[in-house]
Amino acid sequence: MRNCGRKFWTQLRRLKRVENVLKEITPKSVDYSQWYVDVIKKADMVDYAPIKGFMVIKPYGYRIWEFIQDAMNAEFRATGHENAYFPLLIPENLLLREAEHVEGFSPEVAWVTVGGGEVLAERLAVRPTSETIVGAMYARWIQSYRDLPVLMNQWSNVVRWEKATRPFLRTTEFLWQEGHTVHRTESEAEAETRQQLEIYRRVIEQELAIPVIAGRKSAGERFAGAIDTYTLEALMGDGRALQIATSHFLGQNFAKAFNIQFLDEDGVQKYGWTTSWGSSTRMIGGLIMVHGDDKGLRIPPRVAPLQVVIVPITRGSEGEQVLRYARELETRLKSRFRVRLDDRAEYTPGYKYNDWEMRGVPLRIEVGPRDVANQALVLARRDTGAKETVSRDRLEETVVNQLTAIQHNLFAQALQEQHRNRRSVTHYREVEKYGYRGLFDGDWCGRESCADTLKTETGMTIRCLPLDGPTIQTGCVVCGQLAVSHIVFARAY
RNA sequence: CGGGGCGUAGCGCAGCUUGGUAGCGCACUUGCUUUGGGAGCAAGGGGUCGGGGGUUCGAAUCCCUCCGCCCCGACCA
Repeated sequence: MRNCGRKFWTQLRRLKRVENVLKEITPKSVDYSQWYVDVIKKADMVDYAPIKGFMVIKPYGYRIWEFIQDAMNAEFRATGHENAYFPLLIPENLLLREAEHVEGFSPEVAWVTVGGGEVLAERLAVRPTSETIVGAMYARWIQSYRDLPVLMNQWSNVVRWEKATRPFLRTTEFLWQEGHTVHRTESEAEAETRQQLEIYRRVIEQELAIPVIAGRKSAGERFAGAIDTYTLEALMGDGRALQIATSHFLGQNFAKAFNIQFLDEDGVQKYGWTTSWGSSTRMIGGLIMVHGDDKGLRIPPRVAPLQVVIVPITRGSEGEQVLRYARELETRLKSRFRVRLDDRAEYTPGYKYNDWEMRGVPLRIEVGPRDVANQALVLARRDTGAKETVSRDRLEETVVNQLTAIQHNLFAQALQEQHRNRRSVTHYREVEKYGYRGLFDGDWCGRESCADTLKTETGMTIRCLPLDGPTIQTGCVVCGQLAVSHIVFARAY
C-alpha cells in the first residue's frame, strides 16, 4: 500500500515536471524553429533588439564567442597571422571596383548618405565584408616580393540587409572574423586557403564538437568574386545543412581590381594572389542546433561559460555545514575549472537542476547532508543525465575525466547523427522518401541548369563537392548524363 | 517580397462577439515555514490595453489608418 502510494506520487511528480518543461521549451519534434527560439531565450543567450533583424548577444552567449575567438586566435597566430582593424564604412567607388563582388553584395548593402547633418558627396557602404577596403590598403603597403606574404585577420561586425532573420543563424548585423592575405604565388595562396579551412575544421570539431564535411563550392554557390570557395558544412537537428565557415581563393581578381602589385625577384611587376576566409557567430547557432535537446542547451565543456555548477541541498539544521562543504569543493575546483556555487536561497534544488540544464552546463555537483556524512558528492552529466556518487578525494580527477568524456560524447553523438542522415542517391527524386531531410551524396554533370532543377524540384542546393569521400559512380542525379563531380546536397540554412 | 500569426503588467495569456470600475497564471518585493528533480502560506508593488484619428455620454472592445514583432516559403556568413 505504501509502495503504491509512493509510486503514484513519483509518477505525478514526473508528469508535472514534464509539463513544466513543456511550458518553457517547445519539444524539437513538435516545432524545430520554435524549439530553437525557446532555447536561446530561456538559456539567456540573446534578446531581440528594438530593430528588426538585430539581436543583443547577452553575456552567457557572448562568452561562448570569446572562447571561439581564443581558440581561433591561437591557431591564426601559430600560422603567422596578425590581427588588425579596418574601417566600418567603405566608399562607394571602392565597393564598385570588382564587378562580380558588387553584383553579389549590392542587394544587401546598407548605405550611409548623411554625416554631420550634411548629405555626403559620396555615399558610404556599411561593410558587408571587407575585401574591397582591405584590398585598397594592401595596394598601398605592398611594393616588393619581400613584403609578402601579408597575413592579417580582423574581428569585426558586418551588415547584410536580410529579408528573413534568425538569431545567430542570420541577423542583419553579425560578428565574425575575416582573414585577408596576399601571396607571391598562386600555389601559396591556394595552400593558404586550404590551411585556413583546416584550422576552421579543427576549432569547430574539437572546440564546438560539431562534425563537418569539408568541400569546394560549386560555381553557383561561390563567394562573389572568388575563383574557388571552400566550405565546411554541418548537419543540423532538423536535417538541414549549415554552412559554418568558408575560405576563398580569390586568384588575382581583387589584386587586379585594387592594383595590388609587387616587384618580384626577377624584376617583373606582378599582381599578388589573395585569399579571404571567414567564420561568424553563426557557429553558435550551429552549436545550439547540433547539441541541444528538449531540456535546453548542451554546451561542449571546452566552450562552456560554466563547466561545473554546485547545487547544495541545505536541508534542515545541517544547512550551514553543507554550505561550508560546498564552498570547499568550489575552492578546490576554481583554479582549474569554470565553476559556480549556486547558493541562492530562494530556489529549491530541483529548480536549480532544471535551470542549469536549460543553460547547458556540462556537469552538476549535488551535495547534501548525506554527502557531507560520507565525504562524497553526486556528479550529474548534462549530456547523458547519468548520476554517480564520487568520493571527495577523487573530485578533481573525476571532473577532468567527465568533462573530457562529455566533450567526446557530444562529438560522437553528432557524428553518428550525421552518418545516420547522410545517404547516397542516384536520382534526386529519391530524397522525397527521406522527407527532404539530411545530406545526400550523388553525382553531378556540372551544369548549373541541373543545379537549378534540383533547387526548384526539391528546395535543395549543392552544399559542396566534398574533398574526401566517395568518387563518381553513376550519372548526374538530375539528368543522368556523364558526371564530372561528386556532390553533397541538402536543404540549407 | 509573398503567406500566416500576434500586439493588454517583466513573461504567457483572458477580456473584444454583445462598449460600462482592466483581470488571471508565472515572475517580482517582504515575512514565516521549506529545500536529494521546477516548494507552501500570507501580505504587497507593477498598466498612457502598439501609435494616431473617428463613432459614442462612455472604447482594450466598434470603424479608419499607421507602426512594429514573430513564424513559414523565394535570395544569402
